[in-house]
Amino acid sequence: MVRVRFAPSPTGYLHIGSARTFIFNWLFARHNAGTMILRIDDTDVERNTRESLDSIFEGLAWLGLDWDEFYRQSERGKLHTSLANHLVGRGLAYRDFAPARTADDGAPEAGAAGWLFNPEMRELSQGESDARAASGEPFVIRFRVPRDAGGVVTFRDAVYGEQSKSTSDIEDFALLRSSGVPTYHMASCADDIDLKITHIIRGQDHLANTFKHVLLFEAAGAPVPQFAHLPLLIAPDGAKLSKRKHGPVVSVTSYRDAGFLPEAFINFVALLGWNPKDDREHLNRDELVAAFTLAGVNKSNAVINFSEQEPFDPKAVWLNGQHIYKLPAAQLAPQLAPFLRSAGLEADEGKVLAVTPLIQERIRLLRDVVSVADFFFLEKLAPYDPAELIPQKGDRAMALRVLEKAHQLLAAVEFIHPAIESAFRAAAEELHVKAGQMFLPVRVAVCGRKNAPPLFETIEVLGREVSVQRVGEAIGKLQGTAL
RNA sequence: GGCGCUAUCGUCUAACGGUUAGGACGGAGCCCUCUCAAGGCUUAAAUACGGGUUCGAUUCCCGUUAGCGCUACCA
Repeated sequence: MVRVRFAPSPTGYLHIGSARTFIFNWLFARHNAGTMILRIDDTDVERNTRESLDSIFEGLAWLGLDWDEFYRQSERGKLHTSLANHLVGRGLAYRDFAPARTADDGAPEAGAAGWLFNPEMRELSQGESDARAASGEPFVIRFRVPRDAGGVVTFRDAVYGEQSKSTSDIEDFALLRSSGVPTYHMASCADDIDLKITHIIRGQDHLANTFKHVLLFEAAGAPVPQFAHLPLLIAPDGAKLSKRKHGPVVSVTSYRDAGFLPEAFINFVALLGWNPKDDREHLNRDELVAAFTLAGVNKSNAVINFSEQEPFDPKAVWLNGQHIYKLPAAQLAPQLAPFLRSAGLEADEGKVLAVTPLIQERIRLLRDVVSVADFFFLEKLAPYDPAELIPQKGDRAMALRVLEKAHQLLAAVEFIHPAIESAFRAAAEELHVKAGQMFLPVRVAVCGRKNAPPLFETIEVLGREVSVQRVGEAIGKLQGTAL
């Protein structure tokens, strides 16, 4: 039975890299009919925030990804400390009474002599250790890394293969802080053991920590889970993604706010560091679940390609356009409406549904609906230059002739788009203008711009009254200007 | 500094010793077309460098270089 967990620490917003880790775990769990666990790793009380927790829930809710079990590490402290104390009791960990050594206050450089552990503390007699603890002297509990000559820790990573590291390169890491609060390593392993996690799928930044974890699992007498480390997501400059440096692209909510479809986002992110081994790029959620295996995960970091001009990876945007295009209009329309409304447009449900098929293949982000379809919802068209009404190789007189003819037709014709179109094509012939010369002035009159959805469907949706009125206004504009 | 990991078009990636090094996004061009899209076709664009091993290396080994990660009483 597969049991996997996503274990974010609530310090910040839901990062795209974290979201990807969740997605990979989730896909793996669902593919294997296993259990997905969400565990909040909040042992570092000082850095946790409520907002951050909320943003994790918010992001996952948007993605529509679920989990089967939920835990909060801070509520499981007893489990962690008791395992730490158990290890002390068995001589596998020890109390260290030395003052904290941090990088800035003179800790020995990693690799330098005396870096791995403080022999004085490591070899303290049981009696003295107990006495000093009893006297209230503060201490941290450190793992006693085996120091046999030639000792090596090994494990097999599902992505990176056989891994090994000499124990002489592993320090006696802390398990419990002097405050008694467990460290990440302790809490994480104790929980992984207790929750019977079978596969640990996480960022590659934990690869080097894994040797410590293997040691801890073994010391606790627990089976060592399978590991799969994921290549990291990085910025175009090669740096890791940070909100301060790279802006909103790193936050999941900004994808939502720009109008990505959750399924498209998942599709895009799944393809970063994983591929289905065939040429498919567009995969829906079920297809991803069916195709996902750890064997398809690759080893090198993936760049999310964005810039000031293009705030989102062009491939993500393209993929989103594909997902939008494939979505039934009835499902898309309700997702479009909020973007229209927040732009101050009155987005009547029925009208949005009627407009949707006309713009579906013209938008790549949901928010594009505003710039593409605003004129459907505007009472009064935004002002445009009357010169726009003049067709190619035509002049003001031609525009006027065309518009006047259109004005008559629109008032009389049967108001369905094939009928409108054939009437217009016949009129073009009658007026001795090309179809394009006939259509352009009308398009501008009705949409207020040269680039728009197909003319006749647009007119049909707009309705007779509005269309006639707008063409009339265009005639007025043209007459009122000398061009 | 020490330890670990990685290295194919600009970007995401395929090719588990033998391919004209494939696909996708983006770029360029053409076609389709009432504009814009969408779609179709064509095209430019990559194996970091140097040594091995091999009849034959993108692929295996070593070194160099570069990037990333870990090296806390952060996670």
